[in-house]
Amino acid sequence: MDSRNHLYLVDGSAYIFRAYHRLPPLTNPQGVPVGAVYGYTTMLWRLAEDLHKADGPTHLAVILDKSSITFRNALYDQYKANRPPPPEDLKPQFPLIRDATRAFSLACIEEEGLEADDLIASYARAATAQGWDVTIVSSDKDLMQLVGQCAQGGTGCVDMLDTMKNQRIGIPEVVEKFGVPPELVGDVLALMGDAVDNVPGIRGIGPKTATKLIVEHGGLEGALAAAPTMKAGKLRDSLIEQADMARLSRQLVALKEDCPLPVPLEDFSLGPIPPEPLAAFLSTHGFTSLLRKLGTPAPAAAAAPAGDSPAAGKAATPAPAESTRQPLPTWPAIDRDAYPCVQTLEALQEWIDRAFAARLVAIDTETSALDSMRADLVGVSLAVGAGQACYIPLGHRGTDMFSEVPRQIPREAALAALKPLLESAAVIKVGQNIKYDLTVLARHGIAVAPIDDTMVMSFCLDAGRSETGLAGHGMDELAGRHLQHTTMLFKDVCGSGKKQISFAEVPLPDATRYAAEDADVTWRLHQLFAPRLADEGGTRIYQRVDRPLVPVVAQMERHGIRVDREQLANLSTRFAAEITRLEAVIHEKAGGPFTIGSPKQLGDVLFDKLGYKGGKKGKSGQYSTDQSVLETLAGQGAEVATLVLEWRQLSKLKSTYTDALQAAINPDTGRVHTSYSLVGAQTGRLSSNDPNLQNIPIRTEIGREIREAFVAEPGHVLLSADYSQIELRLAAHIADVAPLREAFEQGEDIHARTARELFGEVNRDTRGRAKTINFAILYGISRWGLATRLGTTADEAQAMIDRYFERFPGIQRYIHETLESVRANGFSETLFGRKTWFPRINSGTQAERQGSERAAINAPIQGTSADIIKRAMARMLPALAEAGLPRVKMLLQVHDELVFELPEEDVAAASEVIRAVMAGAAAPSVQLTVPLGVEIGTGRSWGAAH
DNA sequence: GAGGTCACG
DNA sequence: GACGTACGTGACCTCT
Repeated sequence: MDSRNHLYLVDGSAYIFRAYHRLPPLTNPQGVPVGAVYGYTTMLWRLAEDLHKADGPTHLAVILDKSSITFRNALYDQYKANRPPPPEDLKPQFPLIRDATRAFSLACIEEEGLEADDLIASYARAATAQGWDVTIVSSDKDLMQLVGQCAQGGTGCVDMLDTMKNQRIGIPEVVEKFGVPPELVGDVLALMGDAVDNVPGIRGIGPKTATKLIVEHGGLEGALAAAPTMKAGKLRDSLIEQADMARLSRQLVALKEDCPLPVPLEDFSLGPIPPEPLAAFLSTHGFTSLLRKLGTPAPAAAAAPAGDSPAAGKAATPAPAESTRQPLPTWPAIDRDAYPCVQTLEALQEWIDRAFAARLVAIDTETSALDSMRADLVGVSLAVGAGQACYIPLGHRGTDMFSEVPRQIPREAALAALKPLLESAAVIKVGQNIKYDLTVLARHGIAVAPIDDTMVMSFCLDAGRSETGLAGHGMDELAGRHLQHTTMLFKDVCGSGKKQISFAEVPLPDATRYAAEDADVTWRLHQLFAPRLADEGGTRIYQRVDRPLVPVVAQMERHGIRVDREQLANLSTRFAAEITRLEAVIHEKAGGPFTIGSPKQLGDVLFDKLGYKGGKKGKSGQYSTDQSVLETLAGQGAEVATLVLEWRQLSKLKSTYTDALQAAINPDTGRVHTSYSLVGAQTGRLSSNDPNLQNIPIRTEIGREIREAFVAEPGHVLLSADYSQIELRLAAHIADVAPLREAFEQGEDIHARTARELFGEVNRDTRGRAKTINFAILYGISRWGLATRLGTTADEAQAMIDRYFERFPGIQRYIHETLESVRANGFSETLFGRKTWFPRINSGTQAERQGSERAAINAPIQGTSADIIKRAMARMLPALAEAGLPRVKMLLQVHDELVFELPEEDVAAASEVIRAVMAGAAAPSVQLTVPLGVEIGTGRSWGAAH
């Protein structure tokens, strides 16, 4: 049995800098960046795996830098003075390195006033003196001085291990790098200096010359002494003039080998690594692959319905969200009356300190209105644990005109105190729809980061799962579903309708109960959702796509877009006159006045009073009068139908656009600020509201004029960049349809290509029909639906579908496999792992079931497209900044289009960046087999940019 | 609040 | 033979 001890000394600080730059910016389920920590953890794992091997470690310690000020600064005040501060998203990872080390039950050594290098040198010397072998896990060139070194009287040997290159560094490798043996490395370093550590060396001498001099003269002192005899020149002069700098440098690079050892060597002895603390750590940070390796039974990837083949006719409802995990943690029940109202700066500071200590705080802002761009801040609530919540009133008025303003911390003072917490990279701020709070606080100069959002987390876990509402991710609903708690409703404190009061008028005790409860609930929901995301495969989409998008979308909303009020007002006037004229004519033709806007009255007039044929009554017993019905009537010569269609178009444009948009202009900014919902569409798309800027007219000439009113600031232009045919491209990729893929690669007209495949010839008619069929495929096809659209019979439509499947066989396979998978698992998935649930996919009601099937076929395609543009949006601002284009503002997203506002002179450069980011947005996560085409246009108005 | 209609991708 | 007439949204209007 080999009894020789082998000590591994891990240079932890140096490692994480390297890991940070080499690994992608991962974040853990709490949103803390952990890319470097992950790299560090896998390295420790690999070292631990060598434990049982003959030449593996018997002892191991991780050595960290503690402070930046060391004895070397006393020698040379410029030492390491040039070093830039670590990146913001690396800072919060430093303390986690200790957590990781402790999780492996390994020793972690750091000492004030010493660099890790000195501790490593001292431990190495002490170990070799006792005959131990030492491996230094690092690739730091300063440490190469120690290689091979045996302490006097000792017999142990030192080598190094570069875990990233998986390379052992012994004496030969050092000689190869420096041209000298390890004991002369210090001399070479002293001559050449080190830009990173700001070791001066001798100006003009680099590694080559330094090595040459040291080899020729046997060492630094030899080289300096020989300088006067060298041939005259710059090198000779430098050596003579800067000899003192070289000697100083020699001292700086020398490693201190006699530091007192804070922990005796024997304490580094390795035993089996206890799995529990390690498992807890891996789970906290979502390192699921390592967790699996640990042998912990991995939780089910997703909650599948019990049994594979549900009884026919009986709805197989996938297990509800709350039953997929362990029972609720043992939290105290929510007690509204226990929350403190914070009214002094001292009390506030205590809460801020607690939040810093907890490193995660739930936050909620209370305001005077729903529009985050107009609302005034009324108060802030915080939660640092279950039941550990408070409310900080900031803008409350008296409850009526006779009462006093309640005691509050002055708003600016409170915000100044909160700002460091809200902006600290080391503390996660959790909110329920935190985009709202981000905007409100940004208007007070606070840039809240990093963040987590329980609403978005819920969406990534349970989109489509709610049987009831469409949204299903509101706080009140989540509290009921996951915490079995009925929250206090807004209308409970503010009332509703005419009697509704502003939150600023709510008495403090009520406001505290309501607001602090929201923060408490948010904190608890976060605790439930974070591990679920890791367990159920939601981490990827949440961390990589949706969470990074939150601040980006918040900023787009804050930018808003300029609209020309006068232009809209002119359109409104024009439309009004035309509507009035049409109204008179329609009433005349109808033989009397009626409300044209009432479908009921219109139906009665058309089909009963005027006696037109073809009226169909729906289940409400009312005639349908929609566009297609009116068009049919118009085709049969009913002039009144044509007039009503015109009237409808103008009414729509006026009320929904030209009137409403004028009212939507924010008086402070003079711009229109939409609000995007991050959980609005089950497929993962954004939706836009108040006002909806995703449905501004474009398809008709008259509607298009409204787009002209969206304009750029003087000296600027609007730039519109849209993905061309992205959903068809994705269908071609996902279903692996070779002819379609090929057509996209060749840049062909895709509908024309489809026409050629289906009909053998391409003309206006066949291309149009092919286009209809292509869309039908994306939407989940039915022969009746297609027949209606094509104006043909169901049989002919079916023949066309058969032909399509025959020419593009991948499509049929995609549909089949998608449906099988959704029936079995309850959800569909995008290429980036976004799930959409279909609780009615196995419904006994045919209409319900077929509806779910069509949606399920469409969801992976529409959803993947949404993922891609979201990734492009998250990358866009950094990419523009890096390209020196900080003035380019991203304003709007319309599903496959992004709208920017930028100075005219930036157009050419910005176009290239925008195109590159959008076209490359799937990579590297997904390698598409079709190119993503991006079309760009610019102009003074949105209309002109198309 | 529901239903009908229509604006967009 | 009935089912119901393509996927995903949000806003406005009328009527109950």
